[in-house]
Amino acid sequence: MATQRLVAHLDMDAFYASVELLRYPELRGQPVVIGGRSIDQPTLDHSGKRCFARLQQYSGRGVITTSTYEARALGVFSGMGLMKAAKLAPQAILLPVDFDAYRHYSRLFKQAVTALTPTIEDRGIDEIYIDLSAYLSENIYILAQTIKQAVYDATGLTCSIGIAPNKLLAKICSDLNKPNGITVLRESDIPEKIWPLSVKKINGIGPKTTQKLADLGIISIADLAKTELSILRLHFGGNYAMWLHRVSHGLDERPVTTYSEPKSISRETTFEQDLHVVRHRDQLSAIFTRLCHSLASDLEKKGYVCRTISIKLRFDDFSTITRDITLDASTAEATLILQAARECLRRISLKQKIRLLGVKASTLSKKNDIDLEEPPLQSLLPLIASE
DNA sequence: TCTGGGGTCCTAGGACCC
DNA sequence: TCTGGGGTCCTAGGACCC
Repeated sequence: MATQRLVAHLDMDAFYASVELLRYPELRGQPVVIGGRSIDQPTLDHSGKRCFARLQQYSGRGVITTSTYEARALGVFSGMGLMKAAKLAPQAILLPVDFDAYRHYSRLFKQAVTALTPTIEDRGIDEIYIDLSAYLSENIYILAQTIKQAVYDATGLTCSIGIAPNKLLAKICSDLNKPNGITVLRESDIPEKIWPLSVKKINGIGPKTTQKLADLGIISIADLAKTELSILRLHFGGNYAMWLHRVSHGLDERPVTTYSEPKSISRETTFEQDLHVVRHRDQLSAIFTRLCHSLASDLEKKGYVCRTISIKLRFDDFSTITRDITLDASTAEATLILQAARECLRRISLKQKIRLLGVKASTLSKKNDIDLEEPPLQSLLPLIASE
């Protein structure tokens, strides 16, 4: 019998947009959309009043990163192209993304939570899991209130918290009472609270699987829970079928993990216009070189070296291909990364216009660990001599 | 006028070794 | 000379998440 656990999922409410509202309080209550590149910062008019760009003025290939709840009410959501969003909400305010500001507030809220409950798992800039198993005997609502208050005191921002026996359920719960809500779920609540929900509420069931399940007549989590494992096995891989079966019953053993090493570091860019391999050769070459240098400097800053270099190309029809090469020795040198990336590029036949170019480093190790593993030859000499 | 940029994990085939 | 199965690494692609 596994020991009982208690896990919280804390999700900041419309995080990027809320940080912008701290800066521009006059926008509170208005539809605001964050996203795009090369969006102008607000300007001041002659009376000192701030002037904001409107969505209808935008042209380009950006997508919405976050929107305020007022903007969502107009039908514009994260991931939507800004041009499409402009049709739905032309008067919505458009602000550029400011990752430095969001990272700053991210650190603040995580520090505030860690000070109260130290076992947290970082799930990106605006979410964390918290292991609350040590607080099983306490009043969970009051604990959740205390955490929310600490986050607010540190940042001026609200969040939503879901608390459940595992990460899967906690994640679903944090979404049930948004914004600024608390949802506590016990195992016995699963049939009533979880089963009526759509399968796509499960973290790990995306658009493809949702459609595939719908084709089988499986819409709700209850439908999924009622489906025989043998039926799922006919349509999905064995591991995925088993996972679907387990999550539909609210089962999830994953621990709250306080630290994990990065697996890859990458840089990519989508061009303003699709580029032609021959006609825009110089431009493409300059971008390729710049990406490799950025990647090398990211590796350097974070103290990693890599052994595998990958490139990614997306063509004008949105088809995407990757090529990678694994080197004999790890590196973080821009020239070696560029050389490897060029070797990958040679394996691609370039017939279509290119939309996106990316470079990725994987098979990472800490720079210091490599130094220990591969001592310079001189330090090996005494060992060899002594044998 | 569709569709960003940064990640993780899984699958699957072939090479290669034992 | 032929025939295995298992394990690991490399490469490519895809689903999914924030």
